[in-house]
Amino acid sequence: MPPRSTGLLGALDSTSDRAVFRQIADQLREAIDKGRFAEGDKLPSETELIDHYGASRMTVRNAISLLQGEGLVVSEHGKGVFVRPRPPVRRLASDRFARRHREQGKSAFTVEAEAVGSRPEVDDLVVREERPSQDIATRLGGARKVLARRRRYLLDGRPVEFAVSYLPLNLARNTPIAEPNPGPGGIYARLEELGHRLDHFEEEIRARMPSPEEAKTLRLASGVPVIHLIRTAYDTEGRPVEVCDTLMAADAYVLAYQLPAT
Amino acid sequence: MPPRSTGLLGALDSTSDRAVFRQIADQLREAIDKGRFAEGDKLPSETELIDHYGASRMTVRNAISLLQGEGLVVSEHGKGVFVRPRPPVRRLASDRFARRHREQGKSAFTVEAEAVGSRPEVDDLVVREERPSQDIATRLGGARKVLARRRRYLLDGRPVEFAVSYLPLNLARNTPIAEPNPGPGGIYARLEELGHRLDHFEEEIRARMPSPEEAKTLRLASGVPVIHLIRTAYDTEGRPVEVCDTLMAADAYVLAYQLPAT
DNA sequence: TAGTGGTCTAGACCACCTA
DNA sequence: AGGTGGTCTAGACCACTAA
Repeated sequence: MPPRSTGLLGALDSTSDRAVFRQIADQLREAIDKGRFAEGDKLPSETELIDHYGASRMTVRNAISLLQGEGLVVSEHGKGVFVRPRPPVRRLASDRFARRHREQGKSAFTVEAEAVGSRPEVDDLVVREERPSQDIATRLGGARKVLARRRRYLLDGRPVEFAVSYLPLNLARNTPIAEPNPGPGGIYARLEELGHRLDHFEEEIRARMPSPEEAKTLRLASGVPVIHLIRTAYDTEGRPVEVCDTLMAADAYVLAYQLPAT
Repeated sequence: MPPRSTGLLGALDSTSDRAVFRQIADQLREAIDKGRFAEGDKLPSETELIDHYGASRMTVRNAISLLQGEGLVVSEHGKGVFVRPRPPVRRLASDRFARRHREQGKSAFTVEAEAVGSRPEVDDLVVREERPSQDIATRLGGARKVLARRRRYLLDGRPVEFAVSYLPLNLARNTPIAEPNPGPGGIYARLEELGHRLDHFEEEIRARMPSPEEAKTLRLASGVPVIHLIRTAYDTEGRPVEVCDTLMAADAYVLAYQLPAT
């Protein structure tokens, strides 16, 4: 008879005081780490694991749930549990806001995606006037009303980033910035045309687990954190002219920065 | 009779097709978000939730496990389930490697911790020669052997960061860099004294869930991701002189960077 | 239709903490 | 000793997917 997929797994150590579901998770994790199950492979079904280990269904499910929390596997109802495929990663370079990149026609996201052969999309574009949260208001130097631009970025149909840009209303109202499509080079190009020459950006980075709502927006598998990035753009007079609040699927990004030694 | 802690919770919607354990989790989450349970507060016990909702124990535990995965609560055996306290956050500023900060006596970590009234500790200091991984070797320009400095940083007894520095062996051997305590200003100060004037650093940032081993080293609650930071230091001749591979408890850090607009 | 994971019940025994 | 969460069993019915 052909080897079943549980042939790749060992036996439990009944003398160990490590919980059975942890031992099962350990064995599956090791098999994944060593490549005996590759990315996208199906793990043995719950029934097979129950037979192999002689454990109850809840114990087996507990083990799998542990691996889900670690981001190692994803389950698909009616199909099985699979080793989580690693999506292509988008690298944000430290010079990504250099002026020369704005002087092309397309947006940075589009250019970059096409360079690596991915299909870029932007949806959920909502532009409207709002009263900012306390935090955003402070970052914008005390703005009372702001223009908020919300959008979601997708690569090959997969959402990877959700971003909201806030600009002081007195600066953005009745300009191309308030249009759904602000034109070539994006809002930073428009800001400069309006006389707000950009000097530098400050970024703050945090990582955490998503709320259920955020997980839904980014279609995140369980066990995938988000990177929360808040960027403030300053003009040459030191005034903040934009705050961008961004939530990124952590498994889709690497952020790169350069730091001076002086 | 006095209000029990479940008095803060509503009833289930039996007409909803949302799973019972999700509804229970939703109610607890909302109560936490709205501050009806504050940081560090104890949630109703499993028994109380079972009585309140008329659900079975597994259903209630399933709900709590959902909240654990979101990083909202932590359970303590024999005590209860608590709203996860937010630890003080360590902010890494964009000028943290400026030369002027090295010219003091103490390490950056120590100075910074004492400034915010925390007690800094460094343990697990292991310094030894190693053969680098392919990735580290590449980053160091093809080094065959390296000096590896491992250490764990703690604030008020809580581990927050685990870091390994790699330096080309031919550069670090028989220097203070190979000592457990490299002296005031740390290894960057020593590198400069040895004639390797530092020019800039490059950092790469990722976020993900920790492996069980990493979670143990950093004593992470479930639902807390890690920030994985890889820094390469370059001297004025453009040569990489150090790679530092760092794992940080994501709930203990905010990283700040400055980006040029030009 | 058969196999998969998703939800739920009703119990049991254990380990840990506080008192 | 009593309350808390941790582990485990043995079932049940359901929803989704594929052949």
